[in-house]
Amino acid sequence: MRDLLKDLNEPQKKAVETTEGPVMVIAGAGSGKTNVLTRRVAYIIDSLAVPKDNILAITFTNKAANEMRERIGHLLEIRTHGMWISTFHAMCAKILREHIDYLGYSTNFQIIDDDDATQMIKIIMRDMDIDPRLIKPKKLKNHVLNVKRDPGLLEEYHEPMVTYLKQVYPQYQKRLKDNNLLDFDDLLLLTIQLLKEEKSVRAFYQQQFEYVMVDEFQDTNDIQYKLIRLLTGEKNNVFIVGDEDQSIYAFRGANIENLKKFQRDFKNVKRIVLEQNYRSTNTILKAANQVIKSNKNRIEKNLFSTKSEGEKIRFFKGMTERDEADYVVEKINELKAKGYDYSDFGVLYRANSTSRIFEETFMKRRIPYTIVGNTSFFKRKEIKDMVAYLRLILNVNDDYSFQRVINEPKRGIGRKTVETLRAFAASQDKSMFEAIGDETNPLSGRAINHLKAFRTMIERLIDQIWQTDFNTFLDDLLNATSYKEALKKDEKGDVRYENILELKTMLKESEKTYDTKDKRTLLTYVLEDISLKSQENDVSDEDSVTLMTMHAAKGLEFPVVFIVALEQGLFPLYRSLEDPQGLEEERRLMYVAVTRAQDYLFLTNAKQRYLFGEPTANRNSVFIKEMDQTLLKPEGYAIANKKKHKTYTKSRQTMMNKHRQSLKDYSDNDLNKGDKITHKTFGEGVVISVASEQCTVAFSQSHGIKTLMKDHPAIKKIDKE
DNA sequence: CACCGGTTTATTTTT
DNA sequence: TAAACCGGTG
Repeated sequence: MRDLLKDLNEPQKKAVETTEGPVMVIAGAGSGKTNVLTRRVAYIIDSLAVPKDNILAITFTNKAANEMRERIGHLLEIRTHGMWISTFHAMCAKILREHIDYLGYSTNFQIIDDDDATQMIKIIMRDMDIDPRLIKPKKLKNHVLNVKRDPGLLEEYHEPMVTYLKQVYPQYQKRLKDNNLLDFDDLLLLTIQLLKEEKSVRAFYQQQFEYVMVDEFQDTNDIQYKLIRLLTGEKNNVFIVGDEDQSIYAFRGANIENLKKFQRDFKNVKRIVLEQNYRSTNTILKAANQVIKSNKNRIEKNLFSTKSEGEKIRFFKGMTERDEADYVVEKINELKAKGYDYSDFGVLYRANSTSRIFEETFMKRRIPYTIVGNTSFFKRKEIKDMVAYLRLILNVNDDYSFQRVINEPKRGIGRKTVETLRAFAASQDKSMFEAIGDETNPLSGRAINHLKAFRTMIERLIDQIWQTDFNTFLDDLLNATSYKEALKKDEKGDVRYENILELKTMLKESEKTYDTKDKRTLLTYVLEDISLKSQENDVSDEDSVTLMTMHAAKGLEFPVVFIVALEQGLFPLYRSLEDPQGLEEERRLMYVAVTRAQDYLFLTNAKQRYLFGEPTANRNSVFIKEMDQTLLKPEGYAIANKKKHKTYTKSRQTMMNKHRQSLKDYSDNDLNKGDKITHKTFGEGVVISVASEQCTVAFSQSHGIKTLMKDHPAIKKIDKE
C-alpha cells in the first residue's frame, strides 16, 4: 500500500481519511485543497479497494479535471482515462449521450455555447418583430437563461420584459429542441429531469457513484446543487470543498448559500477546516485578510502562513497605462535576472480588454507571453464555421447550423432568400435543408438554383465523410465549399487558415484518444469537446508570462503576481457598485487575485488611461485602501505628496499638458443639488440629490431617474454661464 | 445581392 | 478604439 497521507497536515489527513457520510471541507486559499482532493480519490481506490469508476469527482473547469486525472494516474500508476472526473456539464453530457432518448431528444444532440444562444435569440427577435434597440439580444438572452434556470423568476419581471420573455423563451426552447440542440443549462436541467423521471436510470447512477466529490462548491448554482442531491444515493458519501470567500460566479447563478444549505440538507455533516496556507508570504496573506474583512456576513477564518514575512507589496502608479505596462516589464526583467522564469509571472486583470496594452508592450519589449482565454480558439469565426458545416453534415435538419453556413462563404444566397426559405420550411413542418427539395416552394429561378447547388454539395460531402480520415475530409470540405478560396481574399485569411490547421490537428489527436471504431460517434465526441472545452486554456509549454482575468486565475498560483488597472470603476467596476452584493463579490475577486501570489505581489494602476477611446482619470481602487498601508511600498505616482518625482513628471510633461484639459473635465465632479449635467449615454439631466460618492439624476423622458457614481467619466457638469 | 462608407456602440466575469 | 451595424448605391 502506498502512503497517500504523506506530508499532509492533520486536518488534511482527516479530510482524506473521512470517506464515509457527508463531509464538508472549508478550505482557505492556498491550503492545499487540490492536493487533498486528489489524494482522497487515490486513497479511496487504493485503501478501500473501490473500483475507480465508482467515484464521481466534479471540478470547476475541464482543465482542473484533466490535471486531477493526471495526478491520480501518477499517484497510483493506473489508467484514469474513463474515470468520472469532469465538470458538471461534461458529466451531464456523458449521461445524456446514453439516455436522452427517454426525453424525446436524439442521442446525437449538439451543444451550443452562449454566443450561439445569443444568435438564436437575435433570430427569434427578428422573426417576432421585436426591435433590438428596445432590448439588446444579449441582455434578453441573459434573462431568458435566468428564467430557464428558475421559472419562478418570471413573476418578478415587469413590463415590457415579461412580454418579451413570454414571447421569446418558449420559441427559444422550441427551436433548440427542433434542431436537436442543447445549451449549457439544458445539459444540467435535462439530466435532472431524466434522473427524476426515470427511476431505473437514477438507481443505476446512484449505485455507480459510491463516492461523490465536488470541488469549488461555493460556485455551484441551485441546479447543480439539485443534481448532487439526486446523484447521492443512500450511501450518502458526499464530500464537498469550498471557501465562501472565493465565490466569484454569482453572475452565473452561483449561490454561496449552498454551503449552508448543504449542512442543513445532509444529516450529520462532518466539518473540516483547512487554515494553513502554504502558498503566500505573511505579508501577502495579511493584505488579503484585511481586504476580505470588509465583507459582512462571512465566517471569520484564521488563515496563517508558515512562510516568512517576505517582501513588501509594491504599489506602483504610472502616469498612463503605458507607464504601467512598462513598469511591469521592468520588474519582470529585474526578477528574471534574479532567477525567476517567465512562467513564474502572472498578470491579472478584471476585464479582458485590459490585456491589450500589456500584449503590445510585451511584444515590443520581447517578453514571451501567453494570453489565457481571451478570444478562445473555438469562438473564432472560422472554427465555428467548420463546426457548423460538420454539424450540418451530421444532421441536415440542423437549421441553426444551416443558416450559419448557407452563405458562408458568399454564394449568392442573401437574407431575403434565406428568410423565404425559412418561412416556407416552417409552414411545411420541414427543415430548411429538406425544403429546398420541395418543388412547391415559392423560390424563383436564381435563388433556387443556388440553393440546389448548395444542397448537392452538402449531399456529396455526406457521401464522402466516412470514406476517409477526418483530415482529408476537412480538405475536401474546404475545397468543395470554396471556403479555402474565400480565405485567400480575406486579409486575415492566413491566420484563419492556421487555426483551421489546428482544428485538423485536434481531430487527428482525437482519432487516437477515443477508442471507438464508429467514426460518427467519434465526430460527435469531438464536436462536444469543442463546445464544452471552449474555455480550455491551452497552457503552452514555452516559458512565458501568463496574462489572464482574475476569474481565470482561480485555483492557480504564481511566484510573482501583478494585479493591474486597480482603479475605481475598472476594479471594482462601476456597475458592480450598484448594490452591496456586487461590491462584495468584487472584493472576493480581489481576495482571490491577491492570494494567487507566492513571493511577490505588485499592485499597479495609472493616473490616466484611455477608456472608450477617451483619456480618463480614475481614483485608486478601494481595495488598495482597504489594506494596511504599512504593508505597501508605494512607487511612481503612488508616492504621496511627491509631485516632483523626476523621471516621471519630466518625461511626461508634454503628455500631461496635452491631457490637462480632459483630466480637468473628468475628475472629481463637484456636484450640488440642482446642477445640470450631461451623461454620455443618457444625455442632459438635473441632479436631484447628492450622497458621498453617488448622485441621483433626473434625465429626460426615456431614461428617467438614475443613481450614478459622482465622478463617473461619463458625467460632465454643465457650467452655468 | 454585395459592397462601401459612415455611424453607433460597447468593454464584466464563463461552464 | 475597434467592431458591429445600418443604409444607400451599383
